[in-house]
Amino acid sequence: MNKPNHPPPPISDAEAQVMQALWTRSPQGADDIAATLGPRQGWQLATVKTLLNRLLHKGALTAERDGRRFLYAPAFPREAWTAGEGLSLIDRLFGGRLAPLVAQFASERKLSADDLAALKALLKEQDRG
Amino acid sequence: MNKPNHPPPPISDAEAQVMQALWTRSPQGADDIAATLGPRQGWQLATVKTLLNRLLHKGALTAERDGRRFLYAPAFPREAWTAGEGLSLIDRLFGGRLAPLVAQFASERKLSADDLAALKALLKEQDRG
DNA sequence: CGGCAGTGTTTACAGGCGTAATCATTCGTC
DNA sequence: GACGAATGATTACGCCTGTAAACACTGCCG
Repeated sequence: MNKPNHPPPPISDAEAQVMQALWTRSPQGADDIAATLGPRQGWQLATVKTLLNRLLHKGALTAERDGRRFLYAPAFPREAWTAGEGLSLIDRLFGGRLAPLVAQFASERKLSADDLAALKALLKEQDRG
Repeated sequence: MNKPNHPPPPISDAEAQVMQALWTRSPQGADDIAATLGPRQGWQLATVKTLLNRLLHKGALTAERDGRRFLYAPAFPREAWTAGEGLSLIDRLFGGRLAPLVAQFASERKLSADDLAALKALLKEQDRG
């Protein structure tokens, strides 16, 4: 039997910032995260604590005691979340078809060199499959 | 000078359902929309009326009097909205790069012929640029 | 011309979210 | 062993959202 693998719970925008910080580096304590996000988002330490607690209650984080504080870490990988969000948006906005999103991206943005290379690689692989 | 072309205002999920109904066919009266969405979403006519009003106040709809009622129509095309939502998600989740989104989509779903064609067209166009 | 049916407008209310202050607990230190 | 600093937990509060009922207006019908 594998991990029960709950689908990621819904994560609000502010909460997602905290998750991103933890996906970038984990585990971290509340003050570490506040040090990262505080300046960027204009958040007080208190705000970060609240978000951490909400995420804990949703089961989005795990916490491990480290002396008098906790070290937090994501309870699921970033990909599990981005996949869910991405697919759900593609379903809601484009009826589950990827092509229209690609077309819209193309008409509004320029592909970066990295992006372009990655896409070429993907297509090549897809052709082989 | 072209249309001032405000960016589409933020539209909530429930409101988006109403917009979709109007993008599919417009103009429509409140009861028409309720007839469409009511069964599908389990909404009362009153709920649809509230959403219509909120959308009106946001400037997302235009209303034209028709006898004693109003006929509603979207104030901007569907593409203006989907583009904004799609790009913002690509930014928030994938740092503005398209390739990771495509990769995740491909790993969870199968790329359709349409999708492949759109991607190839995109690559071809970028190469020319 | 008065009331009813159909519409729009206003008000309601619970739950989630962003933001944070305050309370409570727990170590380490004197 | 008591006190203070660090840190988690609780409480707060206004705005947005989903959902809808109550109210108001306006024509048509008898």
